[in-house]
Amino acid sequence: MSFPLKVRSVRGNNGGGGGTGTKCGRWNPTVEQLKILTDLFRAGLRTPTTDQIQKISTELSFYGKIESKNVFYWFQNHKARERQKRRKISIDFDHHHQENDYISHHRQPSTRDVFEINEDEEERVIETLQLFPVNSFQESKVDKMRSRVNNQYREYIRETNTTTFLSYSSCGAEMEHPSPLELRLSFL
Amino acid sequence: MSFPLKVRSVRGNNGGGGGTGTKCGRWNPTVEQLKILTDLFRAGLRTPTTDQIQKISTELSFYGKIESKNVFYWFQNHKARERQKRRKISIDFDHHHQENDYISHHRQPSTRDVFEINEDEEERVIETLQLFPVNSFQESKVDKMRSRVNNQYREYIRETNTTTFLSYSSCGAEMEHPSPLELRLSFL
DNA sequence: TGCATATGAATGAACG
DNA sequence: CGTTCATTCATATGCA
Repeated sequence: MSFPLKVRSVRGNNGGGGGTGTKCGRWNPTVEQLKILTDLFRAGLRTPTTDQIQKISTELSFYGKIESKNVFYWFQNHKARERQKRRKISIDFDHHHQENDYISHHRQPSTRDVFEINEDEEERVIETLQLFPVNSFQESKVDKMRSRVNNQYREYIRETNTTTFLSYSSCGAEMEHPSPLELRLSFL
Repeated sequence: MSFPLKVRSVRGNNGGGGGTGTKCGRWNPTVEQLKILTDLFRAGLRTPTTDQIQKISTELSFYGKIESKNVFYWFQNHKARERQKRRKISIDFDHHHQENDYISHHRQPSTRDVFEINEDEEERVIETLQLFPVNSFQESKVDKMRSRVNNQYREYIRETNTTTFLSYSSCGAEMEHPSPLELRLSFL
Protein backbone atom coordinates (compact mmCIF):
# COMPACT_ATOMS: atom_id res chain seq x y z
CA MET A 1 0.00 0.00 0.00
CA SER A 2 1.33 3.24 -0.85
CA PHE A 3 2.83 4.65 2.13
CA PRO A 4 2.24 3.34 5.45
CA LEU A 5 -1.12 4.12 6.46
CA LYS A 6 -0.07 2.38 9.46
CA VAL A 7 -0.10 4.86 12.16
CA ARG A 8 2.77 3.73 14.14
CA SER A 9 1.37 3.38 17.48
CA VAL A 10 2.47 6.41 19.23
CA ARG A 11 4.99 5.31 21.61
CA GLY A 12 4.88 8.23 23.83
CA ASN A 13 8.29 7.79 25.19
CA ASN A 14 10.03 9.56 22.48
CA GLY A 15 11.91 11.53 24.95
CA GLY A 16 14.73 10.11 26.84
CA GLY A 17 15.61 6.59 26.08
CA GLY A 18 15.55 6.49 22.41
CA GLY A 19 12.45 7.83 20.95
CA THR A 20 12.35 4.81 18.84
CA GLY A 21 11.33 2.42 21.41
CA THR A 22 11.73 1.65 24.93
CA LYS A 23 15.25 0.55 24.56
CA CYS A 24 16.66 2.68 21.87
CA GLY A 25 16.68 -0.11 19.43
CA ARG A 26 16.34 1.25 16.01
CA TRP A 27 14.90 4.50 14.96
CA ASN A 28 11.24 4.53 14.31
CA PRO A 29 9.85 7.60 12.67
CA THR A 30 7.00 9.38 14.24
CA VAL A 31 4.01 10.06 12.10
CA GLU A 32 5.02 13.65 11.62
CA GLN A 33 8.50 12.69 10.62
CA LEU A 34 7.22 10.09 8.28
CA LYS A 35 4.85 12.49 6.69
CA ILE A 36 7.51 15.01 6.01
CA LEU A 37 9.84 12.44 4.60
CA THR A 38 7.14 11.07 2.41
CA ASP A 39 6.20 14.49 1.23
CA LEU A 40 9.73 15.22 0.28
CA PHE A 41 9.99 11.98 -1.52
CA ARG A 42 6.82 12.55 -3.38
CA ALA A 43 7.98 15.96 -4.26
CA GLY A 44 10.78 14.31 -6.11
CA LEU A 45 13.58 14.15 -3.65
CA ARG A 46 15.46 10.92 -3.95
CA THR A 47 19.04 11.37 -3.04
CA PRO A 48 19.43 14.30 -0.74
CA THR A 49 22.81 15.83 -0.45
CA THR A 50 24.59 16.02 2.78
CA ASP A 51 23.33 19.43 3.61
CA GLN A 52 19.86 18.48 2.75
CA ILE A 53 20.12 15.49 4.97
CA GLN A 54 21.35 17.64 7.73
CA LYS A 55 18.59 20.12 7.37
CA ILE A 56 15.94 17.52 7.11
CA SER A 57 17.32 15.83 10.13
CA THR A 58 17.37 19.04 12.03
CA GLU A 59 13.85 19.80 11.05
CA LEU A 60 12.63 16.38 11.94
CA SER A 61 14.36 16.39 15.25
CA PHE A 62 11.65 18.61 16.47
CA TYR A 63 9.23 15.76 16.26
CA GLY A 64 11.40 13.25 17.93
CA LYS A 65 14.81 11.86 18.24
CA ILE A 66 16.52 11.35 14.99
CA GLU A 67 19.95 11.24 13.52
CA SER A 68 21.01 12.21 10.08
CA LYS A 69 21.88 8.67 9.29
CA ASN A 70 18.27 7.79 9.74
CA VAL A 71 17.32 10.25 7.08
CA PHE A 72 20.02 8.93 4.87
CA TYR A 73 18.88 5.37 5.27
CA TRP A 74 15.30 6.30 4.86
CA PHE A 75 15.85 7.75 1.45
CA GLN A 76 18.13 4.98 0.43
CA ASN A 77 15.63 2.38 1.41
CA HIS A 78 12.64 4.14 0.08
CA LYS A 79 14.19 4.73 -3.25
CA ALA A 80 15.54 1.24 -3.48
CA ARG A 81 12.26 -0.31 -2.60
CA GLU A 82 10.33 1.72 -4.99
CA ARG A 83 12.73 0.66 -7.67
CA GLN A 84 12.67 -2.91 -6.62
CA LYS A 85 8.94 -2.90 -6.56
CA ARG A 86 8.73 -1.55 -10.00
CA ARG A 87 11.24 -4.01 -11.23
CA LYS A 88 9.50 -6.99 -9.82
CA ILE A 89 6.25 -5.86 -11.14
CA SER A 90 7.54 -5.51 -14.62
CA ILE A 91 9.14 -8.87 -14.51
CA ASP A 92 6.03 -10.41 -13.23
CA PHE A 93 4.15 -8.60 -15.87
CA ASP A 94 5.86 -9.29 -19.13
CA HIS A 95 7.69 -12.41 -18.24
CA HIS A 96 5.19 -14.00 -16.01
CA HIS A 97 6.75 -17.30 -15.49
CA GLN A 98 5.15 -19.31 -12.85
CA GLU A 99 7.65 -21.92 -12.01
CA ASN A 100 5.85 -23.86 -9.44
CA ASP A 101 8.44 -26.48 -8.99
CA TYR A 102 11.13 -24.00 -8.54
CA ILE A 103 9.88 -23.02 -5.20
CA SER A 104 10.36 -26.52 -3.99
CA HIS A 105 12.20 -25.83 -0.87
CA HIS A 106 11.35 -23.19 1.57
CA ARG A 107 12.45 -19.90 0.39
CA GLN A 108 13.81 -17.62 2.95
CA PRO A 109 11.22 -15.26 4.22
CA SER A 110 13.95 -12.74 4.41
CA THR A 111 13.71 -12.13 0.77
CA ARG A 112 11.25 -9.50 0.15
CA ASP A 113 9.07 -10.01 -2.75
CA VAL A 114 6.77 -7.44 -3.82
CA PHE A 115 3.21 -8.01 -4.16
CA GLU A 116 1.43 -4.81 -4.39
CA ILE A 117 0.87 -3.57 -7.81
CA ASN A 118 -1.34 -0.87 -6.74
CA GLU A 119 0.29 2.26 -5.85
CA ASP A 120 -0.68 5.73 -5.67
CA GLU A 121 1.45 6.59 -8.54
CA GLU A 122 4.42 8.60 -7.66
CA GLU A 123 5.54 11.48 -9.62
CA ARG A 124 8.32 10.51 -11.88
CA VAL A 125 11.54 11.51 -10.47
CA ILE A 126 11.82 15.09 -11.18
CA GLU A 127 15.09 15.45 -12.84
CA THR A 128 15.81 18.92 -11.91
CA LEU A 129 14.15 19.75 -8.75
CA GLN A 130 12.77 23.12 -8.43
CA LEU A 131 12.15 22.57 -4.86
CA PHE A 132 15.14 24.44 -3.84
CA PRO A 133 14.81 27.80 -5.38
CA VAL A 134 17.60 29.25 -3.48
CA ASN A 135 20.08 26.97 -4.99
CA SER A 136 18.39 26.77 -8.21
CA PHE A 137 20.90 28.47 -10.35
CA GLN A 138 23.76 26.89 -8.60
CA GLU A 139 22.33 23.55 -7.99
CA SER A 140 22.96 22.19 -11.39
CA LYS A 141 26.46 23.36 -11.23
CA VAL A 142 26.93 21.68 -7.97
CA ASP A 143 25.37 18.54 -9.21
CA LYS A 144 27.66 18.31 -12.10
CA MET A 145 30.60 18.95 -9.98
CA ARG A 146 29.70 16.45 -7.45
CA SER A 147 30.67 13.46 -9.43
CA ARG A 148 33.87 14.57 -10.89
CA VAL A 149 35.19 16.81 -8.29
CA ASN A 150 36.74 14.00 -6.47
CA ASN A 151 39.11 13.00 -9.14
CA GLN A 152 41.40 15.86 -9.51
CA TYR A 153 40.30 18.30 -6.97
CA ARG A 154 40.19 16.09 -4.05
CA GLU A 155 42.27 18.33 -1.96
CA TYR A 156 40.54 21.29 -3.34
CA ILE A 157 37.12 20.47 -2.30
CA ARG A 158 37.75 21.70 1.13
CA GLU A 159 38.20 25.13 -0.22
CA THR A 160 35.83 25.15 -3.05
CA ASN A 161 32.99 24.79 -0.74
CA THR A 162 30.57 25.67 -3.37
CA THR A 163 27.74 25.80 -1.03
CA THR A 164 27.29 29.44 -0.60
CA PHE A 165 23.67 29.21 -0.10
CA LEU A 166 22.76 29.94 3.38
CA SER A 167 19.32 31.05 2.95
CA TYR A 168 17.38 29.25 5.48
CA SER A 169 15.92 32.31 6.83
CA SER A 170 13.17 30.53 8.52
CA CYS A 171 14.99 27.41 9.26
CA GLY A 172 15.18 26.49 12.66
CA ALA A 173 15.61 29.14 15.09
CA GLU A 174 12.14 29.28 16.30
CA MET A 175 9.97 27.68 13.83
CA GLU A 176 6.49 26.66 14.14
CA HIS A 177 5.83 23.35 12.72
CA PRO A 178 4.72 24.21 9.37
CA SER A 179 2.25 21.81 8.14
CA PRO A 180 2.07 22.68 4.51
CA LEU A 181 4.37 20.93 2.20
CA GLU A 182 5.40 24.14 0.65
CA LEU A 183 6.67 25.37 3.87
CA ARG A 184 8.55 22.25 4.56
CA LEU A 185 10.29 22.28 1.30
CA SER A 186 11.37 25.77 1.85
CA PHE A 187 13.78 24.96 4.54
CA LEU A 188 15.84 23.02 2.15
CA MET B 1 24.10 -0.06 20.95
CA SER B 2 27.50 -0.86 19.71
CA PHE B 3 26.65 -3.15 17.02
CA PRO B 4 24.93 -6.37 16.77
CA LEU B 5 28.03 -8.39 16.55
CA LYS B 6 26.05 -10.28 14.16
CA VAL B 7 27.62 -13.55 13.67
CA ARG B 8 26.83 -13.92 10.10
CA SER B 9 24.20 -16.40 10.38
CA VAL B 10 23.62 -19.70 9.01
CA ARG B 11 23.88 -18.83 5.47
CA GLY B 12 27.19 -20.21 5.92
CA ASN B 13 26.38 -23.52 4.41
CA ASN B 14 29.86 -23.50 3.20
CA GLY B 15 29.47 -26.68 1.38
CA GLY B 16 28.23 -26.77 -2.09
CA GLY B 17 26.97 -23.55 -3.37
CA GLY B 18 29.69 -21.19 -2.75
CA GLY B 19 30.34 -20.89 0.86
CA THR B 20 28.75 -17.55 0.93
CA GLY B 21 25.19 -18.47 0.51
CA THR B 22 22.83 -20.82 -0.98
CA LYS B 23 22.81 -19.13 -4.26
CA CYS B 24 26.40 -18.14 -4.26
CA GLY B 25 25.40 -14.61 -4.72
CA ARG B 26 27.82 -12.24 -3.29
CA TRP B 27 30.67 -13.00 -1.06
CA ASN B 28 29.97 -13.03 2.59
CA PRO B 29 32.90 -13.18 4.87
CA THR B 30 33.05 -15.85 7.47
CA VAL B 31 33.76 -14.80 10.97
CA GLU B 32 37.33 -15.88 10.68
CA GLN B 33 37.82 -13.98 7.49
CA LEU B 34 36.20 -10.96 8.93
CA LYS B 35 38.36 -11.09 11.96
CA ILE B 36 41.52 -11.26 9.97
CA LEU B 37 40.48 -8.43 7.74
CA THR B 38 39.52 -6.34 10.68
CA ASP B 39 42.78 -7.09 12.38
CA LEU B 40 44.69 -6.01 9.36
CA PHE B 41 42.69 -2.87 9.12
CA ARG B 42 43.18 -2.09 12.71
CA ALA B 43 46.83 -2.74 12.32
CA GLY B 44 46.83 0.13 9.91
CA LEU B 45 46.35 -1.42 6.54
CA ARG B 46 44.11 0.68 4.37
CA THR B 47 44.96 0.30 0.76
CA PRO B 48 46.68 -2.99 0.22
CA THR B 49 48.77 -3.37 -2.85
CA THR B 50 48.02 -5.93 -5.42
CA ASP B 51 50.30 -8.51 -4.01
CA GLN B 52 49.10 -7.89 -0.53
CA ILE B 53 45.62 -8.44 -1.76
CA GLN B 54 46.69 -11.64 -3.34
CA LYS B 55 48.29 -12.88 -0.23
CA ILE B 56 45.46 -11.93 1.99
CA SER B 57 43.07 -13.58 -0.33
CA THR B 58 45.12 -16.70 -0.38
CA GLU B 59 45.26 -16.77 3.32
CA LEU B 60 41.60 -16.17 3.75
CA SER B 61 40.66 -18.77 1.24
CA PHE B 62 41.38 -21.33 3.86
CA TYR B 63 38.39 -20.20 5.79
CA GLY B 64 36.02 -20.10 2.93
CA LYS B 65 35.54 -19.18 -0.64
CA ILE B 66 36.94 -15.86 -1.48
CA GLU B 67 38.33 -13.95 -4.38
CA SER B 68 40.88 -11.24 -4.33
CA LYS B 69 38.36 -8.74 -5.51
CA ASN B 70 36.46 -9.33 -2.32
CA VAL B 71 39.46 -8.29 -0.35
CA PHE B 72 39.90 -5.31 -2.56
CA TYR B 73 36.34 -4.20 -2.10
CA TRP B 74 36.37 -4.89 1.56
CA PHE B 75 39.18 -2.51 2.17
CA GLN B 76 37.69 0.09 -0.09
CA ASN B 77 34.40 -0.04 1.66
CA HIS B 78 35.74 -0.27 5.12
CA LYS B 79 37.98 2.67 4.62
CA ALA B 80 35.32 4.75 2.98
CA ARG B 81 32.81 4.04 5.64
CA GLU B 82 35.13 4.71 8.43
CA ARG B 83 35.79 8.07 6.94
CA GLN B 84 32.26 9.01 6.33
CA LYS B 85 31.49 7.90 9.79
CA ARG B 86 34.11 10.14 11.24
CA ARG B 87 33.32 12.98 8.98
CA LYS B 88 29.83 12.96 10.10
CA ILE B 89 30.53 13.18 13.74
CA SER B 90 31.61 16.74 13.43
CA ILE B 91 28.28 18.01 12.33
CA ASP B 92 25.85 15.65 13.76
CA PHE B 93 26.02 17.18 17.13
CA ASP B 94 22.96 17.13 19.17
CA HIS B 95 20.55 19.21 17.30
CA HIS B 96 17.59 18.23 19.25
CA HIS B 97 17.15 21.82 20.08
CA GLN B 98 17.79 24.43 17.55
CA GLU B 99 20.62 26.75 18.03
CA ASN B 100 19.66 30.28 17.39
CA ASP B 101 22.66 30.84 15.35
CA TYR B 102 22.47 28.46 12.59
CA ILE B 103 25.78 29.27 11.15
CA SER B 104 27.53 27.98 14.17
CA HIS B 105 28.87 25.00 12.46
CA HIS B 106 30.51 25.63 9.28
CA ARG B 107 32.24 22.81 7.91
CA GLN B 108 32.41 22.29 4.29
CA PRO B 109 30.52 19.31 3.25
CA SER B 110 32.79 17.94 0.67
CA THR B 111 30.05 16.35 -1.18
CA ARG B 112 27.96 14.13 0.82
CA ASP B 113 28.73 13.15 4.26
CA VAL B 114 26.62 10.74 5.79
CA PHE B 115 26.44 9.93 9.35
CA GLU B 116 28.07 8.44 12.22
CA ILE B 117 27.78 4.92 13.14
CA ASN B 118 29.45 4.27 16.32
CA GLU B 119 31.94 1.57 16.35
CA ASP B 120 34.77 0.40 18.38
CA GLU B 121 37.53 2.86 18.26
CA GLU B 122 39.94 2.30 15.50
CA GLU B 123 43.63 2.65 15.74
CA ARG B 124 45.03 5.68 14.15
CA VAL B 125 46.22 5.03 10.72
CA ILE B 126 49.74 3.98 10.94
CA GLU B 127 51.55 6.13 8.55
CA THR B 128 54.34 3.91 7.53
CA LEU B 129 53.59 0.35 7.99
CA GLN B 130 56.41 -1.85 8.78
CA LEU B 131 54.27 -4.81 8.54
CA PHE B 132 55.37 -5.81 5.15
CA PRO B 133 59.08 -6.28 5.07
CA VAL B 134 58.95 -8.37 2.00
CA ASN B 135 58.01 -5.53 -0.24
CA SER B 136 60.43 -3.15 1.22
CA PHE B 137 62.97 -3.48 -1.49
CA GLN B 138 60.58 -2.74 -4.23
CA GLU B 139 58.96 0.12 -2.50
CA SER B 140 58.98 2.41 -5.44
CA LYS B 141 57.34 -0.02 -7.69
CA VAL B 142 54.70 -0.68 -5.19
CA ASP B 143 54.06 2.95 -4.81
CA LYS B 144 53.51 3.33 -8.46
CA MET B 145 51.18 0.49 -8.54
CA ARG B 146 49.28 1.73 -5.64
CA SER B 147 47.78 4.67 -7.37
CA ARG B 148 46.47 2.52 -10.08
CA VAL B 149 45.22 -0.17 -7.91
CA ASN B 150 42.67 1.83 -6.16
CA ASN B 151 40.89 3.15 -9.11
CA GLN B 152 38.68 0.38 -9.95
CA TYR B 153 38.87 -3.25 -9.59
CA ARG B 154 38.98 -3.63 -13.30
CA GLU B 155 42.11 -1.68 -13.39
CA TYR B 156 43.28 -3.79 -10.59
CA ILE B 157 42.62 -6.81 -12.65
CA ARG B 158 44.40 -5.43 -15.61
CA GLU B 159 47.27 -4.71 -13.41
CA THR B 160 47.54 -8.21 -12.22
CA ASN B 161 47.82 -9.48 -15.71
CA THR B 162 50.64 -7.31 -16.74
CA THR B 163 52.59 -7.06 -13.61
CA THR B 164 55.25 -9.37 -12.49
CA PHE B 165 54.47 -9.34 -8.89
CA LEU B 166 54.90 -12.95 -8.15
CA SER B 167 57.40 -12.00 -5.61
CA TYR B 168 56.32 -13.98 -2.72
CA SER B 169 59.26 -16.13 -3.24
CA SER B 170 59.71 -16.99 0.33
CA CYS B 171 56.58 -15.58 1.64
CA GLY B 172 54.11 -18.16 2.46
CA ALA B 173 53.27 -19.93 -0.67
CA GLU B 174 51.67 -22.61 1.33
CA MET B 175 50.96 -22.17 4.92
CA GLU B 176 49.06 -23.53 7.75
CA HIS B 177 46.35 -21.39 9.13
CA PRO B 178 47.92 -19.35 11.80
CA SER B 179 45.56 -18.00 14.34
CA PRO B 180 47.47 -15.26 16.08
CA LEU B 181 47.50 -11.85 14.63
CA GLU B 182 51.23 -11.78 14.65
CA LEU B 183 51.32 -14.75 12.50
CA ARG B 184 48.74 -13.37 10.19
CA LEU B 185 50.61 -10.25 9.60
CA SER B 186 53.71 -12.14 8.92
CA PHE B 187 52.49 -13.70 5.76
CA LEU B 188 52.31 -10.36 4.17
C1' DT C 1 0.98 -17.42 18.59
C1' DG C 2 3.07 -17.77 14.56
C1' DC C 3 3.84 -16.41 10.15
C1' DA C 4 3.91 -12.72 6.62
C1' DT C 5 5.18 -8.28 5.89
C1' DA C 6 7.08 -3.56 6.48
C1' DT C 7 11.17 -1.29 7.16
C1' DG C 8 15.58 0.26 9.65
C1' DA C 9 20.35 -0.91 9.16
C1' DA C 10 24.37 -2.91 7.11
C1' DT C 11 27.42 -4.07 3.56
C1' DG C 12 29.15 -6.20 -0.89
C1' DA C 13 29.68 -4.48 -5.42
C1' DA C 14 30.40 -1.12 -8.58
C1' DC C 15 30.15 3.51 -10.79
C1' DG C 16 31.88 8.41 -12.13
C1' DC D 1 37.82 8.16 -3.36
C1' DG D 2 33.14 9.57 -2.60
C1' DT D 3 28.83 8.10 -4.01
C1' DT D 4 25.19 5.08 -5.35
C1' DC D 5 22.87 0.64 -6.09
C1' DA D 6 21.44 -4.11 -4.92
C1' DT D 7 20.82 -7.47 -1.62
C1' DT D 8 20.68 -9.05 2.77
C1' DC D 9 20.22 -8.97 7.87
C1' DA D 10 17.44 -7.92 11.78
C1' DT D 11 13.29 -6.33 13.93
C1' DA D 12 9.00 -4.38 14.53
C1' DT D 13 4.32 -4.91 13.42
C1' DG D 14 -0.09 -6.54 11.48
C1' DC D 15 -3.18 -10.08 10.98
C1' DA D 16 -5.56 -14.55 11.17
